[in-house]
Amino acid sequence: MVVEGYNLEDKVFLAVDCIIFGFDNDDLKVLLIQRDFEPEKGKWSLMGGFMKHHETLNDAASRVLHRLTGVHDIYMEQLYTFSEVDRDPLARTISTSYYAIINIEKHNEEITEQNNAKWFSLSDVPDLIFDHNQMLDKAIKRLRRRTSINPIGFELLPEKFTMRHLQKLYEAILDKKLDKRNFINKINSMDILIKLKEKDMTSSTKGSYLYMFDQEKYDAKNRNDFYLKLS
Amino acid sequence: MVVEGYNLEDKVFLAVDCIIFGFDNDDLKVLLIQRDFEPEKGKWSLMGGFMKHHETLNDAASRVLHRLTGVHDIYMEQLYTFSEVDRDPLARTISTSYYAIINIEKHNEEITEQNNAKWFSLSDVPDLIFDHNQMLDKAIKRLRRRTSINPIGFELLPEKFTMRHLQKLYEAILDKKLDKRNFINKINSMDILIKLKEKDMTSSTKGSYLYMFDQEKYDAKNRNDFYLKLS
DNA sequence: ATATTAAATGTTAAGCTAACACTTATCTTT
DNA sequence: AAAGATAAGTGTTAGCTTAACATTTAATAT
Repeated sequence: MVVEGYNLEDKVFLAVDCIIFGFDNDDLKVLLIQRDFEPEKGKWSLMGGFMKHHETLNDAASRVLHRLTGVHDIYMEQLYTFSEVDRDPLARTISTSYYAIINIEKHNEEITEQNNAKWFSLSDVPDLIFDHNQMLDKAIKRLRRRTSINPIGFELLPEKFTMRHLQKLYEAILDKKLDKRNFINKINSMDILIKLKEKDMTSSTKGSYLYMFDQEKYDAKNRNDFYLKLS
Repeated sequence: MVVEGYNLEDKVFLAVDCIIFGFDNDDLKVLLIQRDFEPEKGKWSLMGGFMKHHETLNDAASRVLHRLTGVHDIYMEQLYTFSEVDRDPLARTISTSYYAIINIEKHNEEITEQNNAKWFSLSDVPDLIFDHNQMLDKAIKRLRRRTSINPIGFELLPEKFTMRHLQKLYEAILDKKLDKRNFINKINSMDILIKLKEKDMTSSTKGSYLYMFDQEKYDAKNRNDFYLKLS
């Protein structure tokens, strides 16, 4: 058998594109940039960048995420690699999509403004360049599945949150209403939250208790094939 | 903001590596090749190949699958893209892994022999080159999840099969024993099989009924968020 | 006719899911 | 200070799903 050659003509550019999710206590949002460069200048797109020769794809995605949000150590996950021959009109470019979720309060607004970036509710997302709408669709589906299994949803919330916040978040992710009592029962039965003495007084006169995610308890359970299933 | 350049020094080779699953009525197997070329000559590896400039990754994976098995239209799915900087010692090569499942009876044995290919039970898989063991691990996990949701397992079986075959297959995929009565009840409740008048007489004096997968019924159900859940 | 082998078949307890409504605490208004 | 408004907090139950479990049946071989 003939050895497959490393043919220079088959070399390609490899890029990453990041679907960045945030939550504003009401809606699940995605951070998009308006391009001020060609190709497709003026159109909205995901934030992306080329993988450099000394980087892995994960490195490149982390760099891109940091550049747009100012935040390090963002939760992210590789999604899928898109390779249609004509997806980028300027040069053969293959792109690996990543999705990330961040606490919307933590990102640096100056930086996002400098990048012409804006948060869009999922229902308001415009036509994006290339295959970016497809990437976003895949990301939403993956996020739904992932948050049904792992409590990564907490990454989207501030450190302290109310049950109402948490429920709203899951409703936004799953795009459906949940029953309040069933939701709370389910969450409580998981025993991965710490109930604080403190109350949040902003949403009602009565006030509602604040909770924190208990990483230690979660880790302990997770070791034994624990599943957070919300549906 | 400065336009990101298309820097030639960042171009890379892009490869695909295929995890090919088969089932021999007893064990779940994976098809590996023994390399007769450098690097890592003599070691076992997944079947792979470079993506050519006119191809998509899917095209490349299909081509590689066909070259090794002689079969067209194999069920396959993209898994993950591996990009460690030193994963290939000869040149910077990024590899996207695909897993495929085929009916083991259909593959062309001459072709696999010419390629020094051999079926390995999952428990006997040797050390593979590069990050191929990692790829295989991911593939097994994905296969388990996928077959719990979709009936792709049927791709691994001949057209006509017995309940026993089907159960053995799922036991091999999930790597655990299932209760016969519960399994049959579950499968029957899905109502996606056609029970034939014919019997398979090879495994017992009594003979056991043969079944076929009913694609139409499955498609009809699948439109309404139908899930095949075997656990 | 007896033994052997694998196929075929149903029931039940326990756990989980999903549907459902009233009371409580506090502030605001009259 | 009484009444109203607003969101928080709280349990029960019927229906469904899961998982555990053993005997009978059909055909051939001895």
